[in-house]
Amino acid sequence: MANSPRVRFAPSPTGYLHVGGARTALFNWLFARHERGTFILRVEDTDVERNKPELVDGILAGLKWLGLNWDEGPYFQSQRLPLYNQAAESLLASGAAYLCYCPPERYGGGDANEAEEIKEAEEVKEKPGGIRRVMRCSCRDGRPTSADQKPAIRFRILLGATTEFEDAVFGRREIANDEIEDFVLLRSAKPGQEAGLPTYQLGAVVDDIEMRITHVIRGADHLSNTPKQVLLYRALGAAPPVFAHVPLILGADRTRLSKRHGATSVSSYADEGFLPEAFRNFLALMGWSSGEDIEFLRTDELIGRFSLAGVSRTNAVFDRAKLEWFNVQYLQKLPIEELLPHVQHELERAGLWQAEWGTARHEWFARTVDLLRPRTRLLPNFSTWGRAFFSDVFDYDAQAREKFWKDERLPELLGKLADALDALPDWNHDACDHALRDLAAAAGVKAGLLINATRVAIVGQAVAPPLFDTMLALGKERVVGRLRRSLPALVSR
RNA sequence: GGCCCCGUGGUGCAACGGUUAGCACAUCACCCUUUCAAGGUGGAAAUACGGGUUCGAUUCCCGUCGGGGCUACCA
Repeated sequence: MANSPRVRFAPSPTGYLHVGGARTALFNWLFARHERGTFILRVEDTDVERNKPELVDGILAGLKWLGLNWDEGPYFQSQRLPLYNQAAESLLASGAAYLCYCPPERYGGGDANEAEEIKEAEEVKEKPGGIRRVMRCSCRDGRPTSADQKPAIRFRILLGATTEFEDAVFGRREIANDEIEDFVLLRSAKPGQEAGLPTYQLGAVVDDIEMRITHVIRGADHLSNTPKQVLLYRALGAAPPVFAHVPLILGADRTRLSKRHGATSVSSYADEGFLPEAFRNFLALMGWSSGEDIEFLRTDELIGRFSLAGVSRTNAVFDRAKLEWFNVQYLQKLPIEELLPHVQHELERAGLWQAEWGTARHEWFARTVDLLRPRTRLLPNFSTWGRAFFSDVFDYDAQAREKFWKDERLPELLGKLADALDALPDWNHDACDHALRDLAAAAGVKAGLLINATRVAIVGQAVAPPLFDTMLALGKERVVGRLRRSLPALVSR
């Protein structure tokens, strides 16, 4: 186990779990499961101002719904502060870092745009033909201007050198140190604070070292940060892990996915009634491919095939239509017993669930779900248009009435059909079939007229499984009763 | 603006110097059919552009264009 890979997913509670984060988590999880390694969850909550602790539960719930179980954690960086302080101290001691007394406002006080303006206004370094940037703190190893001023700790970038690292997806990377700013490690302490809080760079690297992370699999938006972290690893006397940056997921307009693009949170897809495994399958294929033509891959198959070598370098556009296709496939192809718990959950949610369907009438329940599922796209379909299969309380769909209850002979015909069905000695598919067709023939109407009208009468919908299968699922009593009950409504139109 | 990354049909991927450029979603047509799906068959649809290198470029190099990322005491 000494060489067993250790990976982590490190969300920060500044928002909900979105599809991009979920995909990153999935890749880490697939990698860990494939390699029989360890998947660690770490919450990066060092930005007290933007943090929303209540979001943590939502993120964990999203991961659980997706089935991405973690082996260690969740760890919270906010509870590991001494670690980062110690690391900062040791970097200070070794000269790899220095105290910076520049007032934070000088850099814009946390706002990128404002910072940009200040950089343009206040010359610190001018690039050839470029704009002015604050690359180094002008007070390197400076002194406080007043007694109570607290310093930030910055990393000292060695100019003139080149930093390189190997990325499992993007290959060899090299960057001139002159392009890297003296980034902050520890923020300056606020009044009343003993020490400052770590920034992302410090927190991530210290924890990745301490947690013995072997592979850092994360979004490509971190590619540009990686040289800083490589430098940090070395300054802390640790060997950098393998980095694997995965391409980003974009909206249909090819810009970064945001609320503007509609549903982007994992929980919204859970709420809509997607199956977690379908979602996993879909997500796995965004930025990764097994190289084969088949796309319907159950989770154990994904685990068996996953490798970093299959990860793409191109950003991908989120395509909801394809997600739905996967969901339909899973609704259709899953062994029925695997689907049942999801349908049960949906019926419970809709207040339609009856305990006996899990016990004495389990077989009926399984058969009925099996009958309905070819026509479902999302779980709620079972309780919306499939409602009449699970409840005697349902409405006649307006469009269905409009379309199939036009003929004025219908009240009489359906009344007769009810009688004929009621008189049937045996209740089976063919008996119902014959009863209906005989009646149609005797009345001189097409069987389709009765079939369509009856469907509306017994399930309230124009869309339903084949009629005689539906009759069997409902049972004689319900079918005859519903037929007779529909007569007034039929007449009234 | 600077630095970096990416660029195969509308979308997700395959082809990692030699294929009639493959698969899937979406789309169109047809088949199946009592509704609606699912399913089946077939069609339309791509190597961003311009230069090289090579016997031969989707593939390698350069430029242009397009998109993305980073450029915070955010992560």
